[in-house]
Amino acid sequence: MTPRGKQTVRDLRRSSRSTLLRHLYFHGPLSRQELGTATGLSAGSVSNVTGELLTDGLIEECGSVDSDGGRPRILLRVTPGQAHLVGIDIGETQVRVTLFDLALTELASADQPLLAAHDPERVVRMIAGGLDQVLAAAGVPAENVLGIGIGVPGIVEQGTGADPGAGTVVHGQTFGWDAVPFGRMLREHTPLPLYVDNGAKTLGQAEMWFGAGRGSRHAVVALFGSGVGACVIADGVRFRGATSSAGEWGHTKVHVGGRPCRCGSRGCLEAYVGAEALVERWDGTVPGTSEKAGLAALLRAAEEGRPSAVALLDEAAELLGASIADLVNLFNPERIVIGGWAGLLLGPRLLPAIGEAATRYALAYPRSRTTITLSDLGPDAVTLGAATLPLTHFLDSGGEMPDHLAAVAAV
Amino acid sequence: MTPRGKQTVRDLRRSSRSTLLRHLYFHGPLSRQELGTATGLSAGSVSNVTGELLTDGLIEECGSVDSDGGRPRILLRVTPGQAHLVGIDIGETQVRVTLFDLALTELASADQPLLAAHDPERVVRMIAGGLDQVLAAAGVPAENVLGIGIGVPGIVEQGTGADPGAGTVVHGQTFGWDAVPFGRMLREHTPLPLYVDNGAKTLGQAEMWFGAGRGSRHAVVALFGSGVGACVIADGVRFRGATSSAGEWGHTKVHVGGRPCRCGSRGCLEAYVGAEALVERWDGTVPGTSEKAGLAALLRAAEEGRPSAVALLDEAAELLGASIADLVNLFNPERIVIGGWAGLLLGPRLLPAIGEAATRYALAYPRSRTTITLSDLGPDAVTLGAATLPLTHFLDSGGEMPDHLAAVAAV
DNA sequence: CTGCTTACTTCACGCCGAGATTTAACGTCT
DNA sequence: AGACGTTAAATCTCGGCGTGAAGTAAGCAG
Repeated sequence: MTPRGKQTVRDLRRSSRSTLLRHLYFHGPLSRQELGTATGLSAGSVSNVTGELLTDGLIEECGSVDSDGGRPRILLRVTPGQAHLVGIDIGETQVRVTLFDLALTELASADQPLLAAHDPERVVRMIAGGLDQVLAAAGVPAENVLGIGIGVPGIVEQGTGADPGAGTVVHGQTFGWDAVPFGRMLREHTPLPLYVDNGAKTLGQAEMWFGAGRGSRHAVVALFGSGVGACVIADGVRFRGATSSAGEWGHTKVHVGGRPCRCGSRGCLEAYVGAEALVERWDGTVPGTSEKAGLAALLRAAEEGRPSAVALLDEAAELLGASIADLVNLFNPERIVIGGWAGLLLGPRLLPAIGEAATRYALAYPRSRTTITLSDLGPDAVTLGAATLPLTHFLDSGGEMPDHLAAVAAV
Repeated sequence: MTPRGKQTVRDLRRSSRSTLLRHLYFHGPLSRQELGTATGLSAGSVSNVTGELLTDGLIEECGSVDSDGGRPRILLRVTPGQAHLVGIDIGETQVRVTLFDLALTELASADQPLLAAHDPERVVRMIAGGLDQVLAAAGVPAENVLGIGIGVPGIVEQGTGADPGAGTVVHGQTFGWDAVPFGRMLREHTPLPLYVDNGAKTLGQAEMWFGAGRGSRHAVVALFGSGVGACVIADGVRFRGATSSAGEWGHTKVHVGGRPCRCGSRGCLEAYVGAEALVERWDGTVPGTSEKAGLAALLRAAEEGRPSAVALLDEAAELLGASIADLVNLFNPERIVIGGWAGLLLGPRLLPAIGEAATRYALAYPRSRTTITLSDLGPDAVTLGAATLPLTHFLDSGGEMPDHLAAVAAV
């Protein structure tokens, strides 16, 4: 059980670099002094390692603060422009490519509409085009990009070996992608490191880093859109399961044998409370309008007191609450964050009822240790979350620059 | 996110000791040679570390094998009698205390019946008595015991600080224990390290180490008894959640708003397929018979073709399959093991139907990567699993002996 | 300019694992 | 029997690590 790899003495340095870099990244500019007490490293080691990071250009000095009567502390921070990251969101209606600096400030963005056809080859070409576009717009050379994070709809099977990103295979049951060798197709267009994950999971990552999940180590980010998904964070890292498909909440059952779902099964949560299902079930649907407009109309009708709309939303809150209770019982999180465009739209109205239903359906003790909140991130969070994938790798490795320069030159 | 503690160069040695000890423990007697290639450590380091472990008495030489033409390899193994472990099962009807050696061979056991009254103070006294009894029977001094693992019914809140075991609080909703300071009460009777967890979880541990879960890193052990529970293993370690209560599968919903459950909620899986619920729902129940006899009678009736019994078991299989599908979707395990006394009893008959229902209700891709099997462990597995708790700690620490000798002397 | 405080740097030390070298413990061949 | 080859294990050297103490830098107050 739990075999741990061998460690050499050099791994210690990598661990120290990672610790300091990470701390500096998340807790703003800090002096070496503070860094030492916060991370537990001795002052000597901090000096040593920060010196290394400084000569590598990964961190830089930025001002100083007085220290009553003594030598002022020099503040250090991660150099924002030292490296860059690309985040890509492949949604139902568009492909969005965004370039960030290390501080995850958006530098350039490129949107391309995705109509009915989701042909993988076409999507890959759009990504390659968008990539060139944002790099050119910001004047950033490709070898300065640490990696490309991509959020895709569907289940992602991670690759293995030296270039795991290139081995990625995507199973997008509702997107029309069946075992698409997405990583291999992308690798033909770019030599940059690839990090692919499900779009709901990258949104969850963004929520954990910058949104309502900030500060918790055990959380579930519930994404409530056209379909329903979830991203589970356990002990600070995303829970992946054996084949990275953990957290497929939308197709858990609320009524075994109940309403048919687009996944082919029956009684799924998504078949009751997914935006598509809600709009379809509401008899006020006007053909030809979009899903978002339909859901907004449903909400308006409920606020005007139309009984059918009120009943539908009440039922949705009850089912969501019960299903969130399942998440509480199974994952025992500190926090549950409700996000996704439908969640943001209906959340303010439904949240109290959801919380009460969760209390009725969950076990008392874990429920008492969980708070349920709404997301506070905008719709661009998928690209942001996608960009955290290469960033996480960068911080974990202690600021190692991928050696794709040769590969770039070779293309 | 993911702060990792500082590491000194001495932690490397602990890591190496742990790696070698662990490998030796699980992969039988091995020569230093094989140990080196298997763990990736250099021959020099293996020699060095095993030398240390040998002088500590944690491992010993045991025979040798020829190496055609050269110096024979000396086999090493963990010294079974160097230390001992205690596993305790607090069940609905009895308290069982078992003493094991390091190889988890049973040395002595003490059972004490637990009738209607589950008074915590009484249970603690029974544990203390049983402990003295097994130690005396095997002639093992208390300071030779690495720790006491205890499986209790209910949700376990782990303590923190220097003596986490003593801070354990148990919330046993169905057992009549409400926030019982179990660790503190036990600490008054013994100075030995305490490791408390839910009984279903310790059973799951046993299943992972020695049962049907062996060899998988991502698994769910579903316990099917009077109630229903689960133990989730992610990446080789038990998934605990924020407050150690993750995996409370029995109270997830199969029909939101359905049958009332003893937990106070409605529509829980346990209210449909728990042994208590099944026996109660079957109209053939004879008052005064035990739950086990009742379930056996239900099974017999179904095998004789009684329609009401057949229908009840068919429905149970359908619901279990659907709920297992939820586990597949949410946790994405490699394997699902069905255990517990009711699972062992009904399993052979229900397993095919459960598997088919799971296939109907789960997403295709994760379901295709999961196998569903029956447990192959006996009823004493809870104590065995409980004993793995201190053992895990021992192996993780690289074979560190707890310094409770002074404490033993002081009592 | 002198002391004083505080932040940072340098350096000796003990310890680590890797890898090369040496020693140990066997078979086999002459 | 004794030399030799072969393989396992022990020993040794080496570069590298973090610690903690000693030393240096940079401000302030008098």
